[in-house]
Amino acid sequence: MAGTLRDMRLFVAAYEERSFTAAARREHATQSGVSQHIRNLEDALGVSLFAREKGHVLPTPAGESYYARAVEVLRAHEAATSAARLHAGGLEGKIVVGLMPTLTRLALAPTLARFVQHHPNLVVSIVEGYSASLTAQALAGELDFAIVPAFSGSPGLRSRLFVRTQEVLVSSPGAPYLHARPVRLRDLDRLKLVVPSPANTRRHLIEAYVGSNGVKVERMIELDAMLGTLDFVARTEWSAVLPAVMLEPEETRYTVAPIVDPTFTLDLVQIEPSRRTLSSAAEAFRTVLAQETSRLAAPWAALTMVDAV
Amino acid sequence: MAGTLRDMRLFVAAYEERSFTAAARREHATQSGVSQHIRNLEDALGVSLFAREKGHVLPTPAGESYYARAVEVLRAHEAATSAARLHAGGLEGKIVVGLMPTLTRLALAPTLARFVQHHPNLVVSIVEGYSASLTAQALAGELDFAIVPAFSGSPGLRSRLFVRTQEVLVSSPGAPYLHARPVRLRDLDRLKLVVPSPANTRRHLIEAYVGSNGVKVERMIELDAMLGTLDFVARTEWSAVLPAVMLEPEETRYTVAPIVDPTFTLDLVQIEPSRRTLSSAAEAFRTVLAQETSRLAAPWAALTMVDAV
DNA sequence: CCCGTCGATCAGGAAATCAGATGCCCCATG
DNA sequence: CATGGGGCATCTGATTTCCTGATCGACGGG
Repeated sequence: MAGTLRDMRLFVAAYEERSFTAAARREHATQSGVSQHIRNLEDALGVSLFAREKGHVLPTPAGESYYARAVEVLRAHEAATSAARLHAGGLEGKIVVGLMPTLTRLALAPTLARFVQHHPNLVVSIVEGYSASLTAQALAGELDFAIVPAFSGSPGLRSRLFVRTQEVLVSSPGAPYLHARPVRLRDLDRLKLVVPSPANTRRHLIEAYVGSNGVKVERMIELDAMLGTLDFVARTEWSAVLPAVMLEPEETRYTVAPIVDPTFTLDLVQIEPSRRTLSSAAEAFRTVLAQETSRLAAPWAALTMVDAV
Repeated sequence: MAGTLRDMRLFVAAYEERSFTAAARREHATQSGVSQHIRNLEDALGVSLFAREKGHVLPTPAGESYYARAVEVLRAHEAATSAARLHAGGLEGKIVVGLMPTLTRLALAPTLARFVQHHPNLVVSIVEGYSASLTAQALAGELDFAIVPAFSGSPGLRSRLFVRTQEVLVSSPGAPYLHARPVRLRDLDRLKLVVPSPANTRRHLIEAYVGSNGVKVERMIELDAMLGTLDFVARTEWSAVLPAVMLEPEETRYTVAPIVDPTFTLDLVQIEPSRRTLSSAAEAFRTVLAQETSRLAAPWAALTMVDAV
């Protein structure tokens, strides 16, 4: 194919300057080099591009025509270069992170927004799932890490505390307790609870709390769909026990109250394949996610300092 | 600056094939070469473009972004190349030709049309003028050649017959003779003639013909503007003696008749600086111009075979 | 467990690139 | 008319780049 980018740059300079010597000055080359490059172009194209006249050169019709397109090429090349450079600066590679709906509902968006801005060339893949499937995928080495509720541990997985958050009771706006004020579950009669299936770690934590604190539960239904659970409690007299980081104090569709006396907290842990060490990209993502999650957890934790009603 | 065209071609191939090896096959290179070129790009851009995975490579976000622009660059480069190649094939350089209005009125357009099509990279410059100025410019070496009425010759100029054409009498449609039939000037009374100034060779030729053939001229005015002359005779009872190649038999604004008994012809000669040899480009132009001029002259010459009225 | 594939890297030779010197042409100047 | 200078082409040698073939390590399929 005809013409390298350097050929074209020198040609464009010569066209605009109407002089090989001036073009050489402008492009930090020598007159000889310009002459050679333009001869290359002319040979490759089979057309002369300049008429060599006294004291200057004059573009031929072919030169005029080629110039118009050559500047396009150079422009496009600069655009390509700077577009790619926009992605420079951050970490590179790919991370795959497993998250529960608990974290994807609110914490994920601001985390991703900040993270991809700082690491534009890093491919981030989020796998949403419940504790059971995330644990399995982490064991299979398909995830850099995952965030799940604290559990007894598993060989092949390393775990460390990620964030501790309140459990809150979520009901429709007409619920018999106050929004954003601590609530004692045993004070509530005829509690109808939506709970996850036994495959989910949190089901056991909820049953343990209920059983050991004299909470009177009238009915339970199992629902492993987080969006469905939220919609269901918003429209009925059913309630759910959910991690606080899923909800903002400003929610209007729900009555949300941190569960106290005793305080019911959930420890979220980070798990990763123990044979691997966390990549620095995954480490960076974990840090941002932890910041955003803690930010969401903080107001609810503060509310437990207030007296229950 | 970052990235040569070859870098980009190999990158694009690798992007599309998702494989360095396949890209090398497609671009007639080696796997090693592709690897090196893409490393070059990545170093120059400061960004990794591919994530190297098992059995294939996967573009990073930067790779995706760069690809979109890189294909633009390659497209633009191909467009530039083929645009320039359109100008290949014919002669190159520049010719400057001096022509009288006699030839520019009808013969020039078809000549140029044919000529520039066959010689797209040749710059053609036409200088319009009357015999005096064209001769001067030819002598000064400013013209490759010029076409002028035959004259006595001048040192420094070489001349050869170009085309012989009829002189015709041109009047308004109401003239007292028939269009496209031979006319005898001495049969016409009260001829009012528009003639060129004495600086123009044809003035002498006309006066010589008129004087030696008993033509009765009532009045003469000098007009060195050819367009003005045509318009003037179309609107008045004045007439002009003009070379036939300026007029087509289908003219409707004029009554045009070849002058016979004796036949009045004009020899157009080609003059060129005698110190130079005619460039092949000029030679080619002369040939096309002669063809077109002869084509215009032919029907008028044929008419002189018919009896005068 | 071996073999085939893929990408990275290295080393050597081929090719392109560059810079300086020189020649030529033309113009301006005196 | 001689001369000097500017501009381009061309030659040449040195440097750099480019390409290829070989080899290595990693991984996956049979």
